[in-house]
Amino acid sequence: MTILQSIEKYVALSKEEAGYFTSILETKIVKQGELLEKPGEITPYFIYVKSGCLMTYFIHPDGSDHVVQFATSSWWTSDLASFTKVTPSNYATKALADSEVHLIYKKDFDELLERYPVFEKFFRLLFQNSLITHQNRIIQTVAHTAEERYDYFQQKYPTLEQFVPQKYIASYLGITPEFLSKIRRKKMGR
Amino acid sequence: MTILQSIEKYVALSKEEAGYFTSILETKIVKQGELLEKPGEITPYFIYVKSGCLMTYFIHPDGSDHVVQFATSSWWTSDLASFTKVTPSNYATKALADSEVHLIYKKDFDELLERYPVFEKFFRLLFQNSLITHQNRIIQTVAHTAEERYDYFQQKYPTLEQFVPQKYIASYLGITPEFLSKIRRKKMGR
DNA sequence: CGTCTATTTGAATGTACTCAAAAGCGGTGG
DNA sequence: CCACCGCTTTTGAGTACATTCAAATAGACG
Repeated sequence: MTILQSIEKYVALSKEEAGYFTSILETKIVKQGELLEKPGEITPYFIYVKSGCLMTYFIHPDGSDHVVQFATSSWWTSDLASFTKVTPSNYATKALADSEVHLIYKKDFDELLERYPVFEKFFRLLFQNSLITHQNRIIQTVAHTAEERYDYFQQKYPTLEQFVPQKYIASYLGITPEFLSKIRRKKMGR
Repeated sequence: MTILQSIEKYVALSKEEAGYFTSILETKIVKQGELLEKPGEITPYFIYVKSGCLMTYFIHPDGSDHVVQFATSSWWTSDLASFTKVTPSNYATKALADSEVHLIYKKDFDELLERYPVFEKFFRLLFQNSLITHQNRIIQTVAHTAEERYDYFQQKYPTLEQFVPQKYIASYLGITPEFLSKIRRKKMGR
């Protein structure tokens, strides 16, 4: 699916809008392991994943890291705080597989929304939906045990386990890799 | 602060836009303990808190409840999932104090955004900022101990402890009221 | 094939929960 | 104005869930 198709699932674009949007897109290939955002640096772009898989994670001062989200084909991701407020990022974004992404730089993003309000609507919907997902995730985290959270993760993102090393799934779930391993062993016996 | 002022911090409104917006607002007084959203029902409106304090919480099938967010003066709240997708809500919203709120019904919300794109921009910004807050909260939850989370809560929302019974703060932090009590006792000794 | 990293396993430990009971606190009615 | 009721908060003991640390095993990649 192209990025235009993924947008047109939410809003209709005229030829001109689509053309302008395409003109500001930057396309980039990132190799597995490469970083698209680095902690301490300002995140200058918003990221759309065309293929492959990215993860955005927080690096705790104590050295541990904590996955905020994974992003596979047709997902958007970014350190929104850094992008929005133009402040140094607390997060890193890393390619978990060779990936193709589109980047929209903040300057272009701002101008796009200024010129073509249809993109205000698109991003309003994108953020609104994302907010719903985040609210669910918060509840998931506080209301369920690690094992329940893992079950939920598996059924919600069945394709993600192929890409993502277990230790990052553990990090996403808020547990240690050792404990996830023990949960998995226990589940095998069923 | 009026609701118009809180909007105009983000976008400029013409007389016409402001007038139309005001015309679709419903104002309501809710008494302490009253519910503005009930689980199982569709949430028909988006809520702006003018004064007082609300909380939105999730009711687990096992009977426990889990606070998603508090909302005091000039905050927006709602079960976005139910509002957006017109599905039965998994959440309840309750007044923690006598409060004055504005309600925007979904039908009016949709028409407002259709007519005056400036509100697309406003809500895009509102959701974008809220998303940043939610991302932080997720990281807070997985990367810190209960005690650290409580410290952070206190410094981030210093005024909220007046309104909110401890058991709800515990719920917000994802811990039991007993354990929060123990954390507080420990902190006293310092 | 060897090296590096990820995963598994186990034992000891710590953080947070459950359950039960006592203490505090606010509102209501006598 | 005080006594009582219901609800919140505190306290303690026992327990469960999840972590840490250390070591073994398995996988991935050059």
